[in-house]
Formats: sequence, structure tokens, C-alpha cells
Amino acid sequence: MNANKIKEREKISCPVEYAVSVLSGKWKLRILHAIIKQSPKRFKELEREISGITPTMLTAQLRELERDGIIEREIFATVPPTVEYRLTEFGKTTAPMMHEIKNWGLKLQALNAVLKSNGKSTA
Amino acid sequence: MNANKIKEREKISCPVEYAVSVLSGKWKLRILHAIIKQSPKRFKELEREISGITPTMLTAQLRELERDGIIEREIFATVPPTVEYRLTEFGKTTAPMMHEIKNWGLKLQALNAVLKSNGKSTA
DNA sequence: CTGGATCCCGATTGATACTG
DNA sequence: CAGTATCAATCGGGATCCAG
Repeated sequence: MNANKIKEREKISCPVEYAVSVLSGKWKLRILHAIIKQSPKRFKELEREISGITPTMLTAQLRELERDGIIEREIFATVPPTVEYRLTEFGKTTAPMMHEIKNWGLKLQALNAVLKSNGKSTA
Repeated sequence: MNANKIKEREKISCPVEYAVSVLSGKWKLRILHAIIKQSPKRFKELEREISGITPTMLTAQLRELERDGIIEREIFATVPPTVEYRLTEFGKTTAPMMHEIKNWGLKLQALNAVLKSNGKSTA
């Protein structure tokens, strides 16, 4: 259960482990990244932007991020229904971290591109 | 298979997804954090510092980090055997990211401590 | 001490079908 | 459009045993 996950989290002392316990998984960071880039964001927009994710997973992950106080959900009683997601004030504190992660991802991509093109040359 | 994981990675364009593909899992970031704090670090020291990890997992994760060019391993033919792990030059580029992650973890812990004391006491 | 090889479980995830 | 429910399959990760 979810409540269990929360209980487990309370035992954690290491800040890194704590952050991981909230952000781990294939999708959380990408969702966060997408919402940081443009907020608010609708369900469908997220689904399109995060290639490979299924609606089921997107819903589940969004619920967890909401429960953890990082994003908030606003429902509009329109037809068809509209739901917007945006960062909470606390959620905005992830921005520097996300920036560094993205940044490092770029370095990593660049490095691997080089390694690949070298393949077997130089050394 | 591992080679497969590498192949998959080549298709990724999003930097965040790329970073996640290398760092995801329960242990990678904690291992990195431990080695950043003090380098070089021996196998046993890592095992002690990263509470909960088993030698099997520690080995597996270290191998992946090594393969991804983030850490390097040095073996000393002593009795008993000694192995030291340290960051590569590229591995050092994770420092700002790790700093932000740790930092955010601290904020998160602080927030949840408040939420808990509100929700519980006073009641 | 370091860590390779197996086996195995259960949480995580995906596919599908359905609803307000 | 924005989900929910269910079921099945996969895979990360733990336990155990073994070796240099």
C-alpha cells in the first residue's frame, strides 16, 4: 500500500536516499521536467510529451507527486473534462536540481556520442 | 541483458530521460554520494556506509557505474584483497547535481517533519 | 575481503476494457 | 478528455552458495 511507502520513508536519515524515495522510477523526473518547462499542463499534454508512458502510469505517478506535495491538480467541469497540473510552491524548489540533472544528462549524451564514434580508435 | 540496456539508451533524446537511464534504481545515487564524500573508497566502506545494500547489489551497481564511465576500480593484490573505487574525471561532473539532490532531500525531510508534527500532535 | 553465479519473489509496469 | 479497474508479465533486487 501507499501508506506503507510513507511509513518506510520516515525511517530514512540520508537526504539522498530520501530524495530518491520520492523521485525514483522511470517517470517522476520526466513528469517534473515537463511541468517545469511549462505550467500548468494538461493530462493529455503530459502524455504526449513523455513518450512511452501509458495513461495508467501517468495517473499513478501524478497522484504520488501530488500526495508528496510537489504538484497540484485543478479540475475544470468542462465538456470534455479538463485537468491542469502545476507545481506547488514546494515543487518549485526542485527547479535547481532538475536543471543540474538535465545538464548532466546532456554531458552524458555528449560523452557517449564521442565514445560511440570513436568506437575503437584513439584510446 | 546489459548490452541491451545500452542499445535502448541510444534511442533516447531527452537529457533527463538519459540521466535517469543511468542513475535510476535504489542505489546508484547513494553510491555516488558516498564516493563523492570521500574518494577513494573501499568496497567494505561502501557496504557499511550504504545501509541496507547487499554485497551482490553493491557489486552489480558498481560495475554499471564503472561501465558508464563514472567511477573506476583499482585492485591491490594484498592479502586480504583490497579494491578502491574513485570517480573518473567525468564522474566528477556529477558533483553539482548530487549537491542539488542532497539539498532538495533536506528540504523534503524538513517539510515532511513539519507536516507530520502538524498532523499528529496538537490533535 | 571482494565479488561471481543462481534462484526466486513480489513490486512495478503494461495491456486492455470500461466510465463520468 | 481524463481517468479507473483488473489481470498478467516483466524485472529489479534479495538470499544463498561458492571462489580467488
